[in-house]
Amino acid sequence: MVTIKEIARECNVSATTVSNILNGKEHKVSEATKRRVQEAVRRLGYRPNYMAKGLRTQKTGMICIVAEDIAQFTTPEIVEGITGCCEEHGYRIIVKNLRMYARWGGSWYNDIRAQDSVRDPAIQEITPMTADGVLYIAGHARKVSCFPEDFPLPAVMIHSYAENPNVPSVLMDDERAAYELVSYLITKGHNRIGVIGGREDNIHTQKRLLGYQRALYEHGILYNPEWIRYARWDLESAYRETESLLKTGITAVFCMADRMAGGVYRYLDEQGMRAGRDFSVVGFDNQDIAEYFIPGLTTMAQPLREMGRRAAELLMGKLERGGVAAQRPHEEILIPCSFIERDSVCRLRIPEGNIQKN
Amino acid sequence: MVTIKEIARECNVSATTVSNILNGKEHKVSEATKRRVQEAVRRLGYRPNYMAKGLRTQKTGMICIVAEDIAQFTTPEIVEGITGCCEEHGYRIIVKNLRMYARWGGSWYNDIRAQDSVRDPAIQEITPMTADGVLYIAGHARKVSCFPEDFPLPAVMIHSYAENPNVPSVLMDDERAAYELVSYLITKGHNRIGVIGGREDNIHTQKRLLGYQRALYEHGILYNPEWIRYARWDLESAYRETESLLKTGITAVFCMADRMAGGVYRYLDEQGMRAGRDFSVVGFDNQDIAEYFIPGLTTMAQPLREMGRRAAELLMGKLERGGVAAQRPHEEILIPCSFIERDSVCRLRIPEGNIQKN
DNA sequence: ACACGTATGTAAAACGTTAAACCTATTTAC
DNA sequence: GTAAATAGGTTTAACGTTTTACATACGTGT
Repeated sequence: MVTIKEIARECNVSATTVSNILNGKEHKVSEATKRRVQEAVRRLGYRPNYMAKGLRTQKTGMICIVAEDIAQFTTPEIVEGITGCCEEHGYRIIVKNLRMYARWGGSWYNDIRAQDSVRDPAIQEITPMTADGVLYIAGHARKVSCFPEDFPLPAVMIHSYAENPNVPSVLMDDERAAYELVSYLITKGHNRIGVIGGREDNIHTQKRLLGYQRALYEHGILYNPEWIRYARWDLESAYRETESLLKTGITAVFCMADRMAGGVYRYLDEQGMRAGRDFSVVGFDNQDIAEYFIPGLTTMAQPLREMGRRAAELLMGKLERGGVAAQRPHEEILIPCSFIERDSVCRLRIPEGNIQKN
Repeated sequence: MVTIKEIARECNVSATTVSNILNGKEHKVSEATKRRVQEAVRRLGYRPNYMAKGLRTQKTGMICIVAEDIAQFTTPEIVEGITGCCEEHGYRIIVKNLRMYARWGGSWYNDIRAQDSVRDPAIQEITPMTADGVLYIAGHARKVSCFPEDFPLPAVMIHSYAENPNVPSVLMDDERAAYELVSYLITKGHNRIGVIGGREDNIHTQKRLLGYQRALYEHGILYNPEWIRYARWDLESAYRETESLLKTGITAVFCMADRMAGGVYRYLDEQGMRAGRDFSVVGFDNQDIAEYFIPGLTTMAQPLREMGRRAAELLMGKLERGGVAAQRPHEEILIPCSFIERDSVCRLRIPEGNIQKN
C-alpha cells in the first residue's frame, strides 16, 4: 500500500506538505505543488491509513450504533437514516448488536421487560478506542453505562428515552400520533373506541394512551376504563383480548402496533366480520404487514429514517463542538409521525346526538 | 486512557511483557508476573488501543459488511447471523449501506436490474486500511470490484452468486426449495400449478423455475408455458398477472415471494374467493407478512441467519489460514430452506386418473 | 539598509503497540 | 567441567500519520 511518504518522495516535498494538502490545510502551500501532489495521489492510488491517522489524532472516525435487536423491524430503517448522515460527515459506522448478549431468555420483542439499566459486556467494550460517539437504538427507557463510567463518549438515544443526563433522546411523538389516530376515528363517527395497548409499564404505551385520552376529552367523550386492554405487542396476545373487548360494545379499536391489529383481524375473520365494513381498526407503526392486510390497515407511520438522521446530526454537532455544550439538561426531540389512510375504518351512521352517551 | 506503558511501569516490567501477556503469548513469562500484570490491568481499567495495535500489526480487526440495501427485509437477519460469528472470533463489524449510493433511480427492490458489476465509490473505499475482510450481501449476481483491483481483501458473497474467482458464495438452495413446495402442492392433489416468478433474468427466478420443473417431471406432469408468469417481486405486479393466470384453469399457484402472494390474495378477495378453500397459494421467503395473511401463508423460510453465520465462518477460515488456499475455483455453499406449513393450501378432490391430463 | 511580515515550506517528535533482536542467569547434556 | 539449551525477560525500532517548532526567501515600509 502506498503511503504519504512515497507520495512525498515522488513529488520532492515533505510528508507534512502532503498531509496538509490531503487535509485541506492549504494555507501554506502553493497552487503548483498542490496540483502536483494531487496528481501523484491519484496516479499512485494512495489511500489514507485510518489507523495511523487515528493513533495520531486520537479520533477513530467511527460512530458506533448499538442496537438492542438489529432484526427488529424498526431498526434497519433507523440505521439507514444514520448511515446517510454519517457518510456525509466522513464517519464510518460500526455496529454492535446486543440481541445475542441478552441473558433474559425467550423472544426479545415479546418478553423483555423494561430494565433500569443496561450493563453489558458488549457495551463495556465501546471505549474511545472503538468509536468517537454512540447511537443507541432501544425499545425501552434505559440508563446505559459503558466504559469509562457514565458515558464519556458523546451519545444519543434513539426510539426511547435515555435516563442518563447529557444523553439526548430522539423519539416519535407518541402522544400526538395517538391523538391524531383517535381523532380520525371520531371524525368518522365513532365514539366508543377501544384500545389494545402494549405492556402497561411501557413508556410508549403510556404516551399513546395520553393521546387517546386527549382526543376523547377534546371531543367530549368520557374515558371508559373498560375499553382499555393491554397486550404484549404481538398478534397472539392481542387476539386473546379482542373477544371480550368487542363485547363492551365498541365500534372501533386503536391498536398500538400493526401486529396487534393482526390479532383483531383474525378474530373478525373468525366471526365472519370484516374490518372497514363491520368494524373499524387502526394500527400503529406502518410495518410492512399493514399494506398486506385485507383490507389495508390504516395506521401511523413511524418516522424511522428521519429519527436516525436527526440523531446522527445531533451527534455530529456534539462531536464538532467538542462537547462544549454538553452540560445542557436532558434534551428530547420529538419527530412527528405520518398518518397512512387505507381501508380498515368505516364511517358510522349513528345519530349525532349519541356522542355524549359513551 | 491508561496505556500498556503505564501498566508496565506499575508492575516493574517492560511493555513487551505486558503485551505478551495480554495477547496470550505466555511462553516467556512466569506465572507470578502474569498474575501481577493481569491484576494491574483490571485495577487500572486498561483497554487496548485498536488503532495502535492495527497500525503495528497491519490488521484492522474489522469485517466490513456491504449491504446493497440494509432495509431490505432479508438483510438484518443475515447481519445477525454474521455478528454472532464475528464476535466469537474477536472481530468488530463495520457496515456499508449501498442504498444511498445507488445511482439507478427508482425503488431499489423493484426496479434494479441485474448489473454485471458494481463499481461504487463506497466499495472503492474499502481498503485493507478499513477492514480485513468483506461480506457482501447482494440480491443479484455480481462481480464486485473494490480497491485495489480484483478484491485483494478476502471476501464472501451472501445471498447471491459472485462472479469473481476466489469469492465464494453462500446461498439458499433455490432449486430444492421450489421442488419441495411444488411437490407439496402435488401431494395435495394439484396437477395444474401456476407460477408467479420474479424478473425473468434473475438467477433466483431461474433456479426456482428449475425446481418447479423437476417436481412436475418427477410426478409425470407436463410443463405448460401458459402457467408461467413473471412479475417484479411486488404485490402490484403480481396482482396484475393473477387474473389471466387463473383463467388458464390452474388450481394452485407457486409465488416466488410472499409479497407476490399478497397480490394473489387481493385478487381472490375481490372475487369472493379464499386461499386454502377455493384456491391454493404458496409463497417464498417466510417474510413477516406471511404470518399475518388470512389464512396464514404456506411458504419456504429462507435460512438467513444460517447463511450469515456460514459466510462469516468461511471468511474467518480464510483470514486465519492467511489466504493460503485462495486459489480454489469458485465455491458455492447451498443452505437448505425450511418448509413452513400454514393454511393457504387445500386438498383437491379430483379423480386420481386425471393427473396425466395436464 | 534594516526590521518585519508573509508565503512556502521542512525536521523531528509523538501517538500506543508489537516484532525482532538481544541479554542474563540457571539448568541440562554429555 | 564445559557447551548448549531454556526460562524469563529487556531494548530498540517500526507501523503511517499529524503536530509543533523551526527555516528560508522574498517583498515592503521607512
